[in-house]
Amino acid sequence: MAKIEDVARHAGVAPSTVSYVLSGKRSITQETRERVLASIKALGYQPHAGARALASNRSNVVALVIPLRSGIHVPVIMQFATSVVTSAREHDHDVLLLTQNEGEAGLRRVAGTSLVDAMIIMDVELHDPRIPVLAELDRPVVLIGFPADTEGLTCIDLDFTAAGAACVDHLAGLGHRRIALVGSPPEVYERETGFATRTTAGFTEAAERHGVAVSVHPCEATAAGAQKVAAELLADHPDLTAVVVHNEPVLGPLLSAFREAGRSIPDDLSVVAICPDELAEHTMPALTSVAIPAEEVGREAVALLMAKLDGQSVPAATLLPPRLTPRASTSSPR
Amino acid sequence: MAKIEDVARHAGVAPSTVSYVLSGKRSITQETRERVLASIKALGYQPHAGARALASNRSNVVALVIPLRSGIHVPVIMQFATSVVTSAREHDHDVLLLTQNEGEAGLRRVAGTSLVDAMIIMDVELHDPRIPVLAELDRPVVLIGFPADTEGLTCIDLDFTAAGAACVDHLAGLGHRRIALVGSPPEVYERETGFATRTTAGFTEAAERHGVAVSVHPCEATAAGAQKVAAELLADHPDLTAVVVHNEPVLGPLLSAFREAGRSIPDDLSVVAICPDELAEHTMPALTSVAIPAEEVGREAVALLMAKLDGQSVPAATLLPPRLTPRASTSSPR
DNA sequence: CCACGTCGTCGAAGCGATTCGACGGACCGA
DNA sequence: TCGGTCCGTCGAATCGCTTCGACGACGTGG
Repeated sequence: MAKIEDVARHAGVAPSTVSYVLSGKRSITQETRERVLASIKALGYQPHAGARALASNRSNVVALVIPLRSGIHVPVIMQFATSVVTSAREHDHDVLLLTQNEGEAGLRRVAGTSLVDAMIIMDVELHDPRIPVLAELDRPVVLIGFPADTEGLTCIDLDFTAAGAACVDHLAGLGHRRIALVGSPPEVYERETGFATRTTAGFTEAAERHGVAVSVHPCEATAAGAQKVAAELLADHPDLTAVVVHNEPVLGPLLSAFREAGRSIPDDLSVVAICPDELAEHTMPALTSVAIPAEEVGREAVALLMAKLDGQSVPAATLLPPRLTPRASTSSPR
Repeated sequence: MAKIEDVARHAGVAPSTVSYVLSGKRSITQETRERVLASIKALGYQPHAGARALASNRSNVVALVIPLRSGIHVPVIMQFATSVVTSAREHDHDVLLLTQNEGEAGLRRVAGTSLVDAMIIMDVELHDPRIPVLAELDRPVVLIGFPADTEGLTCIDLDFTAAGAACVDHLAGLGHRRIALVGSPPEVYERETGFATRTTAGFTEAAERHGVAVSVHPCEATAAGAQKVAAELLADHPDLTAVVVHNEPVLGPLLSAFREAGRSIPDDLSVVAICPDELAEHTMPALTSVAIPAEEVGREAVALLMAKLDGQSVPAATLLPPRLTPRASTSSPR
């Protein structure tokens, strides 16, 4: 493996000059630069990451903490993750993957050993035990999701409050007078995961504003759970004409259940989903939906993190506005 | 941040002694060891990852390359990934996440800069362009999946050939005489991804052995795709009594389609899935299935990698035997 | 009782980059 | 022409750890 000294000798310059060519931190004559770059290519030189980290006090690695718990839709997490990795690479950084189960100790470890320069944390709860730890770590952090107290933190997420409201706005606008929300499994609410709570809040608030009757139904992420909730819904609320679903895995089973109960969509029942566009497009019928912009959230999270690493100050809260796309699953009630 | 020198001073020993306490590479009297450990705790010492990597020529990080392509079931990938991370941590290693789209250059980079000591590569194709690169990298690698030529490589995966055969064995044993295989989307076959090809091979071979009539049907991973294949199946093969499904996303839609076509499961049609147990248990009815042991594959892959890092020689191919669990979706034909 | 091997510890030499201060030459204005 | 800047490059120190050889002390066998 070629080292910087080899490159320097090959190009007839000092090692420090090579370093400056690479980092651009001092000006170098074009001619020298070209000579050095040629030597680098000729020798196939690649700087040693550890040596670089030691000398510069920067590893160019960020940690990504992913959840591995029940009740959260896995494909969305994956979209976040790949978006984060891709964006990080564009900023010349790599991504170290941590799972929730290493918990706070894991955060301490990767920060304490200088393995990573900064971190992105997904699936934040309202009262997340990791938050106090972040302060002592003294490294830039971006949270995907919102805890109860965002003091001194940087958070980003879809504006779920607005998303919940947008669904109701759309349905109320079509003339619906009773709407149900089918939400995440109960454990998600018990954990006080922000997104579930916020969707409900926006949903309820908008309903009041429109004078529409609503009900909220947590739902297990299984076919059986979907059938149970569907039956419940139809039995308890004969005047129900629209449903908002914020629970990806039950989307399919729920639609089947409605169909089997003889309700056709959208003629007898309108359905709006909060889910990735991809999913909404692939069901039958295609669903009117508020998109979960996982790719964008990941990209923005990285951008925020890089800004913080550069010492810039960034907004404490970034809420991405919801985007509702009307498709075949909603219409005015008959 | 405390350094090793601080610990040494605090404990009244040489820095090298602290290092040996931590690494266990030389014997240390119990008393000294305890004193050093106490100092480490007192100062909250954590070794600097970069310095360690530089001096020892080991980063204690492994790369995990995940696919981000269409046609592969995301939750399974996620299970692999978390299993790899968890297992790696048990071996005192961290995991750097790479995506397919950095391709061979990414492999060169992380190996060339000594960012990682070794790598795990998922979703290997029969003729994978990354394979030639691995040789020049000169770092331990474990592949999840099998390429055409495994010369000099270490590969691990579920034995999909045996899995395909196991499904047929089970169904033929129940008395079925015509069985269809609903497989991955066409693009997966076109890429020559090993698992799809091998399942088909095992399926066909076993069918011949049992003298059972078969057909194979690639299927888009959408509800529409499922409906199309279901219709095709029922129309073209009136004598069909059993289906093997190796395509997670269409499982639900396919069952719905059969039901809507008036076929009840398992009375009119037996169904065997090749999918994670979790999924098979949550459908209605619960599906007889061959499990995809993602957790085990991940764990074993890490174990193999660690063995290679220790200089041990390991088997070139590890095929995990399939495990078929009978559930409510299969019975003898009427 | 001596020679020798073993055990536990120390000191110093790296590992391969970055970065800071210094320095010589070119260029500028007075 | 001379002093002062600025620019491009160099050399050396430094980052924090591991590891190798050396070196007493101690136990053992002859």
